[in-house]
Amino acid sequence: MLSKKAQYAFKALTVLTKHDGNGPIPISFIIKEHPISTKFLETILLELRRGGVLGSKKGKGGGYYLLAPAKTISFAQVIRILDGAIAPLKCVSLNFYEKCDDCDAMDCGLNAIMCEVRDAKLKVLENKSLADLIK
Amino acid sequence: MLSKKAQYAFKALTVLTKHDGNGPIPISFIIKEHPISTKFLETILLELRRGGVLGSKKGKGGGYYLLAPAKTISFAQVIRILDGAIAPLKCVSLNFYEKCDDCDAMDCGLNAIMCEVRDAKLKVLENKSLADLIK
DNA sequence: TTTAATCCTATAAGGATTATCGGATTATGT
DNA sequence: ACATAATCCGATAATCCTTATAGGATTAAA
Repeated sequence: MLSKKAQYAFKALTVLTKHDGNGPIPISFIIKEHPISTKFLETILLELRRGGVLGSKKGKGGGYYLLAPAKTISFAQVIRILDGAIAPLKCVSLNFYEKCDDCDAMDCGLNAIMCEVRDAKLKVLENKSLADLIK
Repeated sequence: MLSKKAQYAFKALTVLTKHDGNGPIPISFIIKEHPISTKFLETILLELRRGGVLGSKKGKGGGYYLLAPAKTISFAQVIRILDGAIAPLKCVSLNFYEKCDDCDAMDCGLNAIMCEVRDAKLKVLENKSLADLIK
């Protein structure tokens, strides 16, 4: 399940995508369209900035904007920033790999199947972009 | 991500599948192969029984056993019992549907894409069974 | 009657998620 | 210079979920 953070992120990104090219958009504007806690959204947008998806401009007239064309920002990228691994197990994660305690102790039948799940998810999430949000 | 409960469940189910047909298998036997907290595994197996996947026999010589052929018990079924929805959002869940606060307020671009993710996951999870665990 | 097992409910413990707070910093316009 | 409007940042509270444990009650076989 997507976390609230990821869900709010997609709402905010929908707004930013809609107004892409119109310069920085402040949080106050996003909140008008989607009534979310301002402070919470602030931390989310900060994560997206640190994750390389958003740029920001401080001070009066400032706000957030997409750092790249909407078409090139995938759902996978956004979800990884806010929720971490897309794979259903750390031991089959491409970006957040961690060995599990007993993966080598037994040859784990789960592993192979969860790889398939991971790939099925990625096939969708890597090929959908923010541009698909406003169709 | 699969919960620990689901992961433990699959380990236990691997054992039960391996010994399918040999009568009830007690928790103590499963623990020998996978060192998990006995009491925790107990609650997990109980959920699987209530979920219709396992049968049980009480008393001495008792234990748990698959209620149906391993081939017919899907991963999707097991995951739903222990972790709930497979869909990434409640509003696109087939078995755990819940309307989200603003789904109708705005026409949510997320919805359609998450349906695709759901279907991609289900295509794998509905078609893999416990029998695939011991290959 | 002993023993070995499941069954059941409650609840503790821990961790993650969600949300808030109070400022610090930066830039704009007057 | 100053007021204003915005992001930036770290800490922490509040809430909820997951994980795990406890203590018995029940059942059945030997």
